[in-house]
Amino acid sequence: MPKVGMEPVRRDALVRATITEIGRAGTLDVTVAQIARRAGMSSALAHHYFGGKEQIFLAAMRHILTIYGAEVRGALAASEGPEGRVRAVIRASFSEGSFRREVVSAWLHFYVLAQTVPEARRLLGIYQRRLRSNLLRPLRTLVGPRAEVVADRLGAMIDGMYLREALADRAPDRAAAVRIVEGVLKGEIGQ
Amino acid sequence: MPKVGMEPVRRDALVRATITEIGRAGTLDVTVAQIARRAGMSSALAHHYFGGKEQIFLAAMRHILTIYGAEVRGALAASEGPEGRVRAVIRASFSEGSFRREVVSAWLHFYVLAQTVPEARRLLGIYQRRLRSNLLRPLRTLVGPRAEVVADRLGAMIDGMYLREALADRAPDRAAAVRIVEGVLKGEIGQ
DNA sequence: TTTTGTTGATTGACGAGTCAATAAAAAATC
DNA sequence: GATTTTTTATTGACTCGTCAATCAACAAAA
Repeated sequence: MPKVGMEPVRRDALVRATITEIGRAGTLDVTVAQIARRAGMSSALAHHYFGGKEQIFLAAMRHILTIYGAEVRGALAASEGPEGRVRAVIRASFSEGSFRREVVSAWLHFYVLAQTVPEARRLLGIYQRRLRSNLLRPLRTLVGPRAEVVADRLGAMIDGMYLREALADRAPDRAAAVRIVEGVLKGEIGQ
Repeated sequence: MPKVGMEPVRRDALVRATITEIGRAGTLDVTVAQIARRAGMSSALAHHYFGGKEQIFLAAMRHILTIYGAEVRGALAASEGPEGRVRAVIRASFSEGSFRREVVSAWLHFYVLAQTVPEARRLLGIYQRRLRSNLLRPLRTLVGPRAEVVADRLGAMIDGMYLREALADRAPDRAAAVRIVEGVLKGEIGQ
């Protein structure tokens, strides 16, 4: 019973299914058929809409980065003062939408994807630069010339927390993660 | 021209070739044939000695963990005082043997492997616990009850530096990495 | 003659991508 | 308003390539 205007619905379903399946399987070796089945359609349709497996992966990656970006923007808008801005970025990084088992798993796999697929690398590069500058701006007024080093430190810590979470058996602990990273910030801005 | 006593030689060559190939290809999707060719033998022989692809990967992982462990032990033995111990662990983590492009790439892929292969997860778990206790012991005398948090912080930072390195285009900068992490330590032990 | 080393050829499975065919909505034509 | 035509949605079946794993066979040392 073909209804018109299915394209965006299907694309969206496939993107979500991709993230779920990567998280569930713990591999990039999920088949297009698996993803399509979870999204409730045939693999042929998945190919029809996306052209190929790689493009499905890239779309899923863009989706995750978009959500993360939106959360950061939202948190920044609701924040005040330089310290508030930095804390906003940190908290957004461990927010409900991004710091979830499957999403963390997908992140890990996107890092792997970025090793071989230029577009994936580009996307990840954009994310890293944005994170960096989001931290850098408020940090400059907080710690002056040391801003660069501190931004690197905080950035690496956030990435590290994600990596550790990818291997943990328990569910992600947002509060603990924020506490750990904010502790470093406190140390850097002198109490 | 079969010579006797080849087994250890072949196994070693395969392990090295595995790390090289994973780093070169940027994927766990390296074929047994590729690895075997780089190690100078047929794929059949690789299967003969290791039994299967997964076991080759695990052997490569054990090799990397062994080297890392040895470097940490060596650095610890040559260190003095609690602060010296912590710095020794940090420096060993970014030492020449471990903080190299292909090895970093292999680490990333082992994290992925650990998502699905129990033995890989076990090995990575051992590494994480060892790193933690290596940091914890000297930290207890340095920062007392805060040792746990600080150890988590340093551990996450080290992992994070690795993750970032996996995506960098330039060659790993050991000195810079050490500087970044040691900065946190300084902050924690109060100058 | 038994053990150890070694490989080319083969098998069997699996999976990405293609294609032809079907069906229903929408648009165009009368 | 009733047609034909075109566009959009959808899939089952198929092709083609790849790759892990096996095996039979050969070679040299013990």
